[in-house]
Amino acid sequence: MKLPSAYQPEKYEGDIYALWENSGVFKPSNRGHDDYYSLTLPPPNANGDLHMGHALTVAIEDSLVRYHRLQGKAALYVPGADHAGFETWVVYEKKLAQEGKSRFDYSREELYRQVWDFVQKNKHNFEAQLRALGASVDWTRFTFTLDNKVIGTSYQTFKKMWEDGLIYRGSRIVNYCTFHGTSFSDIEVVHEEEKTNLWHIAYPLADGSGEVVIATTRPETKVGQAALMVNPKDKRYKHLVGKEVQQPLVPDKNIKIIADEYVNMDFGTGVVTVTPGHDPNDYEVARRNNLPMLELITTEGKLSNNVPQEFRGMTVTVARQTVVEALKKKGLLRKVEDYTHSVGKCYKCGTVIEPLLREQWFVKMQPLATRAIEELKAGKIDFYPKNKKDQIIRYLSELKDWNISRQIPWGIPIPAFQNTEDASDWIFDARVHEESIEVDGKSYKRDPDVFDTWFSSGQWPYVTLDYPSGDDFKSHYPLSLMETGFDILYQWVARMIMLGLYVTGEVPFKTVYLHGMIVDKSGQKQSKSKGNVSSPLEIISEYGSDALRIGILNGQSPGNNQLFMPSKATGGRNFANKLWNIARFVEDKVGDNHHLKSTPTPSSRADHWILSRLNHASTEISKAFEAYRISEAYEVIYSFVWHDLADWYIEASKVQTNPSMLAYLLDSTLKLSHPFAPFVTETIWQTLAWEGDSILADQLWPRPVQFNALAVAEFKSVIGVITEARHITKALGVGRPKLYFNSAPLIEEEGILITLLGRLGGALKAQGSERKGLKLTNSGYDAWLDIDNLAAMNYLSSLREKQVVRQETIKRLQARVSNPSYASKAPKALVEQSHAQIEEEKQLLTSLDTEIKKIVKAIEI
RNA sequence: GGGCACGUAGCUCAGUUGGCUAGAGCGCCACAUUGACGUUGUGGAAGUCGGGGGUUCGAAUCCCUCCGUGCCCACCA
Repeated sequence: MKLPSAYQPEKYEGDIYALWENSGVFKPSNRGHDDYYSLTLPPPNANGDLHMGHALTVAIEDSLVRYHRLQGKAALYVPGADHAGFETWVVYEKKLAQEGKSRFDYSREELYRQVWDFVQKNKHNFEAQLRALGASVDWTRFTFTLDNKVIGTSYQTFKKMWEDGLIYRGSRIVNYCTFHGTSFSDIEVVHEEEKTNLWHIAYPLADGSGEVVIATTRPETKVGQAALMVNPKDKRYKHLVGKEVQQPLVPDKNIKIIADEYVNMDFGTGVVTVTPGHDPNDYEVARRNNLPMLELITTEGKLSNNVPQEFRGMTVTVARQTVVEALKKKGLLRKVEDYTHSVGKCYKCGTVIEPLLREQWFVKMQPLATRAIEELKAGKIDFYPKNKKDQIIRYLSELKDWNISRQIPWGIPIPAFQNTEDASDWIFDARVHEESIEVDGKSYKRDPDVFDTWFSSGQWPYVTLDYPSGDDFKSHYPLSLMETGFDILYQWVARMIMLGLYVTGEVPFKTVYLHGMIVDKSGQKQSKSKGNVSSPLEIISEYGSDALRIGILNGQSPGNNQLFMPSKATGGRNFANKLWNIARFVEDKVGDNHHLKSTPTPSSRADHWILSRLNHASTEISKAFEAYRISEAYEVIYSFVWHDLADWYIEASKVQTNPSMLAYLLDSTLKLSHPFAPFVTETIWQTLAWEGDSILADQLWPRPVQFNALAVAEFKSVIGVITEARHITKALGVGRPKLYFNSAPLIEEEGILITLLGRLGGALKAQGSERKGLKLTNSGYDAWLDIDNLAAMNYLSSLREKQVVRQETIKRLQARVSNPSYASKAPKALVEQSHAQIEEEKQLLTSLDTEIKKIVKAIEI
């Protein structure tokens, strides 16, 4: 089969992926290895397109899974898609708005169905993109986060938690986005520094004996306070505790001054208002002191009916100005200071988060977190980079209870029903498709909320493996690896660990690998709004899928952000092309020997040498993969393919061809390269006559082969001679000098090779004893290049530079060796090595000195 | 306020428990080349390893400190 001179990825990639998928090679099967290797793709948003972050994820994960598959392990890579509750809902609600509709125009069921259809329509995009990236996932195991098995397991877990007393329903201050109309967990709130004011407001004492001044950033909430409070230790206010003050803007409603440790005496005036309905700390204070919980701000972000008539219905921003004005008018505004503090905002729309008192479902985190910390400290999970383990432990040890209720229609309905007669009576029931149910003659109404997405995706590792009785769960759990971005370490990884331990009793995965973010030239994260995104598909269509994967893996290290620009893919494209042309050369040489068995049958020195390089590459790649140093693994294969195989062995093959060796080397090289460049390697494999109908993706990693160490050493010498000859001819700018030698059988035997690769006029045995030209001073042979004295003179300076370097090296080494502390403290082997090196350097220096003298003498004549 | 990471050639990055003259790719310069590949080959130039101090026979690597960059957590009204 004749191959075109350049690899054209677009011509083959589609067919190659179809071949893999149809042949079932991505299904796990043990081939000569008892172990398994398993991981799940972090499910991308079913509704969206894949971005460079996904390409990075796939490049890392797929290279690993392909490597382990080639090891013969039962490799399982589970694909999936995320319904991405809130994320998708935001997109859909925008779409509704564009159509002039809103969520209030439809029932919850209707909305759910609409979004479902919407997602189903878009889902094919990312599936096609995942194939384009070459992800070796088993599509028959595809899991969607709204599949019945996911919902079922989520419900079981919720029920178990309910029964174990880990779930409670309570009124708590939650983070509420008034734009999106839902609450968030703490982690979904972003904090931003904002410049505002600190308003000092006077509260007149009820008995007319003076006033108390408080400082606040939120004057709009000063229209309905529960109390004022001071620190019990604060001498300034001790006499006021228990007294009452008038609320400045609320007529006839006096409030008490209480004492609570929570107050910081050094901040502001040392007096604070208590606003239990809108501040988590105040809420706790109010509970301790039996104060009323007043709702001042509604879920729409407007002042409620619990405030004086004139402020009702105002937005927070308007109310703030109005209240300040009113206070000013009343002469109660004492001072306005500039103040900068951070404000919680919705991570999606930037609306300021209102802390509101809401009834929600909470998970008690402390027992779950404690267990997770224990297992982490016991070293049950390896982290790359390893400092992320400490980070996650720190997070877990400060974790607060988790609000899992979301007030949106898109997600897994919470399987809880409330007694219509008794608001405190909640029951678990999975009949969520019913709006109300009857149990024991009592009527119950369904909770309209859905789970936080992370509640279900936190169970991903075992849900996808069909916990508890599925075969995959028995054979592939815990997962070998969880690979994802470090930005969801807390949201996702931490929750998977806690839930995995809680539900299955085991850690859900043995290793966590966290990649950084793809950033642009200025270090900015790629995002649509910044317009700095590269699309994986565009890169693939221009350079090829392998090129994208290599471009993104090269220079990748866990935990660090990385820059990507399209030009990075050129390196990968060139590598693929190099493999392609190596294959063309090999197939040309092997020619019609279709019966050829590709076994290593080394005969020449080059044959033995390349086998030693191949063994070395294979071992080093394995080591790097086992240590999750993927970029390093790529560097090893790159340098083997390019510099050992192509630059030396293939060149040497032009002098002496060994077809069975070439076939064997091509086979092995394709296997070693496959994890990085799956498409081009498989494309080539499919053209190999001697491999029949087999598929590269499920071959086995090459085994170490025998070679002759002496032959290897000799070939290294040949390389040395060739390299030195190149240096000299290059430095002198001379054409193709002849190489003469005396009693150097190696040079004699490899004369043709040396002549060709060293670009020489020939390698000839010297006649008689006369030597002329330049001696090879590096190689240690009695051999010299036939170069006339005039040209040699030009070379003198470069030789003298070498002389100086060599002298300095010797001096430095001698200084080291003669240092008594070095001799006594450094490892013996190292000291011996230094001595040996001095000897070696001295010999080479002598040879160099002689050569210089000779040239000088020749010139003088 | 607390924590983490990073700073190595013009650019992107390696550099494992301290150990030989600090590496790679890209870019740059020069040269070569008629059959695997110009997506090529050969050779070369290029680094105060962010600054300073310390430990050590020996530091890019360990410690201290300062500077710069990025991120995370918490948030006192």
